[in-house]
Amino acid sequence: MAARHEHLSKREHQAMDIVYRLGKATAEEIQAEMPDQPSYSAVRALLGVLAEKKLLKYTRDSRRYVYEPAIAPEKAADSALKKLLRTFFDGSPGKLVASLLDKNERKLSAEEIASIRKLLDE
Amino acid sequence: MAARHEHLSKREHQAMDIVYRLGKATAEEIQAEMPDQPSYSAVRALLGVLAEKKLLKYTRDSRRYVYEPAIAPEKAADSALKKLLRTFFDGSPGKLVASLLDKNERKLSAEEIASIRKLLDE
DNA sequence: CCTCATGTGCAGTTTTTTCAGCATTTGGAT
DNA sequence: ATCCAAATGCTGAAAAAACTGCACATGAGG
Repeated sequence: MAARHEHLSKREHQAMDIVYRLGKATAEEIQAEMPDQPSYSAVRALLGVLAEKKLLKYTRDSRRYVYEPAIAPEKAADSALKKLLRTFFDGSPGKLVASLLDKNERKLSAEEIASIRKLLDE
Repeated sequence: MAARHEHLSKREHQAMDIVYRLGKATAEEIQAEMPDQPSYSAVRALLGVLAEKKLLKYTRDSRRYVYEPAIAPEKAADSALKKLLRTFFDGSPGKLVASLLDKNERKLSAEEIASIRKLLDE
């Protein structure tokens, strides 16, 4: 069981979000995505800490490191989803979906709606 | 406009989550909900900062303060939802719902499913 | 093989966060 | 009206986070 509720600092959280979003990334790419872009060194230091905490793993691509999440994205996503559910939706998936549909009504493509319907049928 | 992307510290984030979850709460209740429960003083200091940042508002209930989110829960929820969507689901509400249904299959009541269906119809 | 741009390792500093203790105020009970 | 428990306001200090700069290593290209 990996870090249960390992509490990430602000920057650590940002970095993890970026890596999850990109799938994998170099320090340079991560820096580029960060708000209030800190120095390259700062980013590398941050990544070092995260690697030490076993939240990121890295491989060398010739000369540089490429970082990836050490925890499967699905798992992380599920965990984040649960937290959101608890915090804002009283633990009710229904309420969450309602909010999702409500706020994104116009943006939801017919396809998406269809696929959700299909999922409901199962 | 209210705090745009006001970056919260670890503790601040915890406190806000708790207040959103409870709707409103006293310092004591918040302290009780916190992981690695800090001292009462620490919690009050934290709440003071959050109030100053206009993220929490408070009213007196006789002798003590009761804190509430200064930003409507729906708004905060929507914002958090969007972030989650971007980070883990490629921005696709469909994928999110899929994950939700997948992981919570057993927990979704017939009622909830029905209400979601209804929402889809609109 | 040499050089040069690019990335890494480290060590120290500054800033932010987190915390605790105490004097003071407040509201309710006797 | 007075007393007491409970809550607040404040101040200062410890701990954690965030950042920077530079010396060194490394791989690509000439």
